[in-house]
Amino acid sequence: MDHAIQLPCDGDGLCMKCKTKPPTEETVTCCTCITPWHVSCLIEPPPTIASALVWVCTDCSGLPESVPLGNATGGGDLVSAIRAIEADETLTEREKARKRQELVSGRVEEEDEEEKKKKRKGKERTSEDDVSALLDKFSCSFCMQLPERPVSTPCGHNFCLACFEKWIKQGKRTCIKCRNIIPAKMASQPRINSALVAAIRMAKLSKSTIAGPTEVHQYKQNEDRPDKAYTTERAQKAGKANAASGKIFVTVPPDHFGPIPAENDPQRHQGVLVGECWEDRMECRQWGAHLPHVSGIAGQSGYGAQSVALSGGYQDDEDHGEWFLYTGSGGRDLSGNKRTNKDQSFDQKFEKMNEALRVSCKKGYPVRVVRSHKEKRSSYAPEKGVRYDGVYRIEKCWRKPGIQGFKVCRYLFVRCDNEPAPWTSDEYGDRPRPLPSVKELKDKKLKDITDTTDRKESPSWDFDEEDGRWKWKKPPPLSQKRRVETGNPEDWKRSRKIIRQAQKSSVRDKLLKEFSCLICSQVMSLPITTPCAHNFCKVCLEGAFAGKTLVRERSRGGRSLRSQKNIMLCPSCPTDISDFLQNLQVNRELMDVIESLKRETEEIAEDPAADLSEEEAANEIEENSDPADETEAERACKRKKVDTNPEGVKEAEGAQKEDSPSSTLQIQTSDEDLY
DNA sequence: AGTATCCGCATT
DNA sequence: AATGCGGATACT
Repeated sequence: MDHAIQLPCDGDGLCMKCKTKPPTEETVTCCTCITPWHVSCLIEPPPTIASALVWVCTDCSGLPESVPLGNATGGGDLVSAIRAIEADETLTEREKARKRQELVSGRVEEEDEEEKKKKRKGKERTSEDDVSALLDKFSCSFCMQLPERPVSTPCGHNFCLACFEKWIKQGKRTCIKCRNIIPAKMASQPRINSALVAAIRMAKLSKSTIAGPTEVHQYKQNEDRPDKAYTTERAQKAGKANAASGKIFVTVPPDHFGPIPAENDPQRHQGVLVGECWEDRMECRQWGAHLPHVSGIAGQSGYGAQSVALSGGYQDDEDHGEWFLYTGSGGRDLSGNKRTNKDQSFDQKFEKMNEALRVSCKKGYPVRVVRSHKEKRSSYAPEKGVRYDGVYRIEKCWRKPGIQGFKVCRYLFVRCDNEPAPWTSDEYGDRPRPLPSVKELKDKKLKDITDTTDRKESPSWDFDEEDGRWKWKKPPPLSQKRRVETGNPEDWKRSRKIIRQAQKSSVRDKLLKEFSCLICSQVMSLPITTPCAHNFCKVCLEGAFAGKTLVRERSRGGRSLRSQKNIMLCPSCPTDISDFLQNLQVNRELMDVIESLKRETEEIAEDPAADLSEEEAANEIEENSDPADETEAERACKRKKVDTNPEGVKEAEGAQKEDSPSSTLQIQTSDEDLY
């Protein structure tokens, strides 16, 4: 069984079978696909040097049996088989494309499996399937990951820019997927397909949605509250100063650590983004970045602190943007009816909120940071309102006498967010940085520093070198807040379902928006990606050049001159695409995505649970409750394993686990700002 | 423009 | 019951 598997050399020239790099004299190149193969790893190496020159690899000669073939000489039959498909009038464009793909990739079983899957499931298809199918379809043939900075060949296949460039650099001029010639222009100047960039970004987003059950927290009586902070009758005197909180828009529990992800933002499906601004603390609270509307620290002693606000309330604070020194709370006399008091009259201790911060320090939890315009001494504070600046870790904390003479708790915060800070023009977020030198820890007055706490254990939130991003290295602390039951569990289920639908339809809307034809502005049908990376419907593009021929006959004075090539410019840019127009290839991967998204949108539109007719919705939930979904996800998972080439299982599984392609090198080294 | 005062709300 | 890096207002 195993001996039958034949593998060529990979992009680096390494034989994928023996994993060594064979010398040139030990390689033989397929005369059809120009792929190099390691001679000693071939079951049937070419017997003579002469035969090596016309040798055809197993991929090109060993075509699937279902394909009608003449004699077994390979390349020529491939062409005739493709012609046979093109000539078959019973097939639609889409089926033809699929057949062609099957033919050249030799993945007939896989496609059959997909067909069966469709038949088996029929109307049971769920959006999750579509989204994971999307991820499968999009993977770059070189690195098996979602393409980073995707480029599309005129034959309609999509790859990472870096992978594609590597391939070209090796002198390859054929598409790895279909062996079509890559035009010189595409080879020398590949263009990013921006529609795909958006699609992939959204696909990643959806993937994180399906990756695991999202913790959805419903606030008590939240739905009864208005969208804005409001004043109760009793509190109307001081307006917003005494306002009650409006609706909480995010579904993270109040003791959620770290960034607020898109899954918990049913309204916008984008989560809380770094740099987001709010009018005041009440509005900031509604988006979950920092819940307490007066207190500067959100946390629980013995559990940890989730967020802090920098708003100039303590003169000992010291802000350097990427790091800052924060002062604990307390030490002030708030007796009487005071809420704040600038004057310190006793020492702060590591208790209550100060202790919560110390727990986050010891555990290395990510702490969300908001800066308020009230902080006047910092250059990093916003001019107006309150701004979310991302997550920081507390690397160290201690106590020392504050400016007012009494002891204060001190915390060293260092930024560790995957998004760049609002004040930088950096394209990327933080990298681990050495601890800043803190003056008060270096001074000779070190005796003033007491109760120093460093982190002993490895931090829960840390930088993953492989992934090139910060993530939970240990599971985040389990929420201690009980989910609030809304009385009727069906209500809760239903609202959860509605939230999930809203999330999905927002993904779809955005995707469809990205996929509109540049000519008709409608969602593309039979999408074509030009070599200059613009996307059109096949019909629109053909229509734009209707009646124009590639060459123009010229005649003067009765004698005919040499015919001249007609220049045909891309409808969106001044690139001559006349050669490309002669053989338009639909970007099938793109088409499949559009098709599945359209289908989902229609399903949602027909879904009786989408409109709130109560009984229908309740019934719908009965039929399609969570356990069913999970089973389906498991099935999808199993299918994936079956589909994968046994040799590639290990790699593919590794790739599936990560939520982003580990192609940091491409990201880091490119100068172009494409995202 | 800065600040003292006051009090409602959310959370511990 | 106690605490708290809000916010409008009236005043310097």
